[in-house]
Amino acid sequence: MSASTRIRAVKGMHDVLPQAMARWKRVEALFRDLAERHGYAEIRTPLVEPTSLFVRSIGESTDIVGKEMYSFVDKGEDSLTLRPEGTASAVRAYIEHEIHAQEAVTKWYYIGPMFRRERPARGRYRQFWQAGIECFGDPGPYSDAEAIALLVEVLRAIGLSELEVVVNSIGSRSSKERYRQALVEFLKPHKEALSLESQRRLETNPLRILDSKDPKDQAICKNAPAILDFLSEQDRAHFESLCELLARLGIESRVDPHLVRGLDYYSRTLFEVRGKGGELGAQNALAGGGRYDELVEALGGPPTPAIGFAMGIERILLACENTQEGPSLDVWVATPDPSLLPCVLELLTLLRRDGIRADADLRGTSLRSQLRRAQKKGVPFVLLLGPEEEAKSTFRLKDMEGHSEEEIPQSALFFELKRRLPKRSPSAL
RNA sequence: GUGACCGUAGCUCAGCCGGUAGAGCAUCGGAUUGUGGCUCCGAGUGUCGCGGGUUCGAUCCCCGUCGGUCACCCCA
Repeated sequence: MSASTRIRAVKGMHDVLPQAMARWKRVEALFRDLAERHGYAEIRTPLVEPTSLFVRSIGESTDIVGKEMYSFVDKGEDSLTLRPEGTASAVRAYIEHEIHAQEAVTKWYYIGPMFRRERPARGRYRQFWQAGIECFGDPGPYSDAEAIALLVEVLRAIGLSELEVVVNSIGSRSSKERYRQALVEFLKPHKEALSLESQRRLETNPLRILDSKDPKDQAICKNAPAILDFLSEQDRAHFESLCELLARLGIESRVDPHLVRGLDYYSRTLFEVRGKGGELGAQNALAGGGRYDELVEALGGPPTPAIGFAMGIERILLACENTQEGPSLDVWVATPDPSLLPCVLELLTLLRRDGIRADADLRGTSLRSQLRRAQKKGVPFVLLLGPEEEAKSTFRLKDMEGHSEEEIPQSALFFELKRRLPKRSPSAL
């Protein structure tokens, strides 16, 4: 088939091939394990939600809602959208199932794909995976610190070193509103000097001007009023104790008053983790999150404080050095005589039934080729079954690393194998 | 979405001033009729991303398009 007619993956979407899955599973398993150790339980929500859910939560004026959503009309009825992030769905589920009536504090985690129609680049895909947590019902600041601590624990366990943890507070709604007005007042006289994009944002989303990368904008913003000066007494106390808690937990962090995240629902605590290592390009935000104390109520639930974060799995994999993977098989079975393939297949079945990861080349190829395959797959042991062994009811057990082999009676097979194979447990990844 | 660069075998890439393609790695087979890592021998695949234009002739030049990458934007 010619390349032009061949069907390919959609732009910005990619396959994770089996050879990469070991690394993915390791990250997922570490996240799961640590989240559960912190009292979080997994939730799975649909990939498709009513469009209005995202418009009402993420915000009409945000880039995500304004230009990045995969939305479609379902058979002439409702407008549906492929989820661009996880929090909105979790909040919807929290409200829909009246979880607040069942427990005071709810801690959920999720892993799954998200969809945003952006221009693809390294570390930025149109379908990408996020692992995240949401904690409902605890106003903080201890739960803020706990969430950030979990995030840092996960990244550390994955093996990421050079991390930068950035925190900020944008206050609760009234503080945020007072600051927004002050910022607009300050920026208005400079309007002509701002970048075009920021001039537009002055109307739609002035806080976003703060983290503009345009040098002109940055120069102006340097003298802008700081949001931390506009926090209410309670907001400031909340943020200060969060900073103290982080220090106490040994989490190095930097306060960046210009950290403003692109979703409208945030209030008070905001944080982001950036990476430096590996093959990470310009997309160095590995994880981000914050508090969204007003969102549950805004979507029709009872007033419920909440905090959460999400981390991008592809970016984390880019950021960490390639780790060495262990073999994916324990034993390879080989035979010089294709007429013994029925015995080989039977042996495989027994081995597998006993929990041993075993495979063989069942095509009847040369012994040499069978051993080459075993070698290439990094299998530590080969069981050789030929006419001679068959006649004596033995196997040749070949140690591929030690270059040694010995003859063992068939009756001692499992004992000998178990003795040699390293202990494996599902979580020991 | 804007600007720029790139696109040759499964992978990494070479290919001069336009004359329709090569290397290394990988794969498979053999040297060793029942033994893997080294060595040696052999085998194969490309509509040179796709479409159009210029030309006697295009992998090479031009236009478009698709994909990737970088910066902006934004974010995980």
